[in-house]
Amino acid sequence: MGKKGKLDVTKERLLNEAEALFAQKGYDAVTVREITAAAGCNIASINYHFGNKQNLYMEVFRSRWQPRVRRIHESFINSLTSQNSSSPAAIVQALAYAFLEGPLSDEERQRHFQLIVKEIAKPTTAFDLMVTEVMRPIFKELAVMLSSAMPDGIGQEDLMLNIMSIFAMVLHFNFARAAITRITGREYDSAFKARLVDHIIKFSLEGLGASNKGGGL
Amino acid sequence: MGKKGKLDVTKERLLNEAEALFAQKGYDAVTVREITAAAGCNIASINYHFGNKQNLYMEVFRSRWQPRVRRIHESFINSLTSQNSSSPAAIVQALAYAFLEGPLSDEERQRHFQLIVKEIAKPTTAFDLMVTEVMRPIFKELAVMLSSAMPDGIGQEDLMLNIMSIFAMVLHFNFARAAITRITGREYDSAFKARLVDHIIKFSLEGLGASNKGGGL
DNA sequence: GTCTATAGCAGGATAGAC
DNA sequence: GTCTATCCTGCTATAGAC
Repeated sequence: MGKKGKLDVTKERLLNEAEALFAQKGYDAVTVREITAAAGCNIASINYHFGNKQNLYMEVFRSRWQPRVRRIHESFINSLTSQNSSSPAAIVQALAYAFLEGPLSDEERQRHFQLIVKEIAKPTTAFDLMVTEVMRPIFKELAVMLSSAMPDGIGQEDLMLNIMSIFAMVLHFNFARAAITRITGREYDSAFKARLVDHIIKFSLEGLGASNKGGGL
Repeated sequence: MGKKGKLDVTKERLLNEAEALFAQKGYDAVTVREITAAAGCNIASINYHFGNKQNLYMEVFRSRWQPRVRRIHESFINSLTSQNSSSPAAIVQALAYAFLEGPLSDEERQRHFQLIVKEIAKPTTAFDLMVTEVMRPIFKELAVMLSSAMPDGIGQEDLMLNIMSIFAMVLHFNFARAAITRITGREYDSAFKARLVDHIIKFSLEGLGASNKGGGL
């Protein structure tokens, strides 16, 4: 809206820096002074361009976060149609890949999930947008995809819990990086990330895969 | 330390209210004014009893959070020895039960996990305590317990990833309550909680359990 | 559209009476 | 040990010059 010229670069820089800082430290912990300093412009600019800090935060979700979800979703659909299978294995594989490797740079992905986790932990107005525009539709879609391939008697709710569990792992392995690094002692590099994708696929399809072995004490 | 008399009730009340508020809203969002008002005492009392707000936060972890971890762990060990099995099924069952039903009241559990999640999302000095005193030892213990019952060739790291995935679900189903309620439309009552325990056990042991079915598109 | 300067307020921490 | 009153800092938001 309005004229899009050279004049909007400040606005764009503000959105970029704001997103990085909000993702990193959370809404309350970030000050407008910090954001404007990072963007190399003046304190008043946030008020001029967005009205106030709250609106800037929402605009980060609309102009940065939401388009990124669409890119992830497209990547998921593409990688699924390029395989010629709608087996659970194929679906989980495409899903884990889209979310953990997919179209996002590592930095983008980290931001993306930090924003999600912070909204889940302490919902604000952006939470509504997250649930109605993203989670609910994607979970519904996955339920439809999976239901035909699941054991026959499975209910909608069981299906939904399965989907949420996969999502839980994807989310966890993205947001608990610090803890995971501290516990495993491994760097969060691309080799480890590839390993995580494999693990999520394997665990989602067969869990511990030891149900037939374990013995009595 | 020091004299334990009627005089420490204020201190205890401060710790209780501080924990509830920190868990709910996070460290930054809570003000000492809020805490002292909830505890029904004066603003200066936090400074008097704990020195400053930071120390109060750490003391919440030491005097409330850490003992609660011990109770959960004891409950886990007890329920495991009362079954006469160290099969993965028994271990996962005892684990899911200890964390989702176990010795904690629903309110306590919610607080407990909110504190964990907030530390994982934005580590402070309490994060060290969490990793070294709790996560690392429990994960190690679980790795030892499980390794004998797992498929023979499994490496330490695979084992650790499996354990972290179970932990991821337990954590997720505790902290994402708002999102889960919004998506499933179900109240987070004890019936639903029991269902979640069953689900976590089932999913941990066999994943989607559909690896043999799904067909080509 | 961008800046400086400042109003107006809320935060943590402290001094000192009781 | 608890209180009131207050200091000082740092925040958002705004007014007004350029």
